[in-house]
Amino acid sequence: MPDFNLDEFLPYRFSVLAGQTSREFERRYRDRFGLRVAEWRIVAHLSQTGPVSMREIERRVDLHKSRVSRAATRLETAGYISKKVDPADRRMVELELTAEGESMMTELEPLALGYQRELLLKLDGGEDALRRALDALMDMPK
Amino acid sequence: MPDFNLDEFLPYRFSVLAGQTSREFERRYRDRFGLRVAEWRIVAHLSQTGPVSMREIERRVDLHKSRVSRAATRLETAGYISKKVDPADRRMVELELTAEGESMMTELEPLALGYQRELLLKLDGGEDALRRALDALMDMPK
DNA sequence: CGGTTATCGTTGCAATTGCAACAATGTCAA
DNA sequence: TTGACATTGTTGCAATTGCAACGATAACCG
Repeated sequence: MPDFNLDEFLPYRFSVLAGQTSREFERRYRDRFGLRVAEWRIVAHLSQTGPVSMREIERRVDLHKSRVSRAATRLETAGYISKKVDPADRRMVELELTAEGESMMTELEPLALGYQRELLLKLDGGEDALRRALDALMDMPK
Repeated sequence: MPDFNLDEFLPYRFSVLAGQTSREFERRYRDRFGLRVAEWRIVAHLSQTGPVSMREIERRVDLHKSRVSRAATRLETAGYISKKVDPADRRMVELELTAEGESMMTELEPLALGYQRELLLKLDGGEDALRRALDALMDMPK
């Protein structure tokens, strides 16, 4: 039987790496914009897709709906997004970046790109292989 | 400027993947053994290294020390590990698997290996490339 | 239609978490 | 040695979290 080795166990490695990179990146925007991970994911997602329901975000971004709901409320209070009931299906709430939210994202993007660049540097060419591996493993919703 | 794309942003991808895989694996041992992620990591680590201080675990396993402390207390209560003060440095507490803990690990290992095998199957050959990428990115303590 | 069932987002609640303060112990330089 | 400083693990506390229940709405189906 192939022996078990924690240091090679993928769920463990992913957790450690996710913790390390998320904390490090969060450190770079948290104080400046008062965001935490959930909020960051929501605005980042919104800046890509445009207006979208909370349900859609929950599915794509791997956050429990209660967490999305509360993060969205905070973002609305802070003025970065607006919430409005979808007239076509009044159970749904559409989130949309405000102008202020857009402008924050233009400040946030270079931070993200910069950190991504640092990581790719460490990867030193293994980027495509990593992307393929992540694509293969990740349950892509939709 | 290369545009930002959330779906390619590594901290985000790692978080999603870590969440998915950790939850899925946790689902397989949680009910059976009453463990959660922190406890799993501790016993898995102990089964590899033998007796080791909480501090050492905290470093290697990416858990805050308060979380390690409480998880260790639960594991001790459940009878899976023992805690004893290191005589050489009485600030430190050495954790060690009990016989019961060892025997749980022999049940846990096949679960872990099985899940790992499922993941490698999805990877379909990209295993070594992924390992290299993870090695390059991960801050390996010591 | 009418009634049952499903979905979306919110919220109360209990459990979990991280932070910071702490006690106990160890280290080191003067 | 002593006194200042560092390290380890625990714990109180406030904040965050996920769960489950809920109200509102929509979809389905006889």
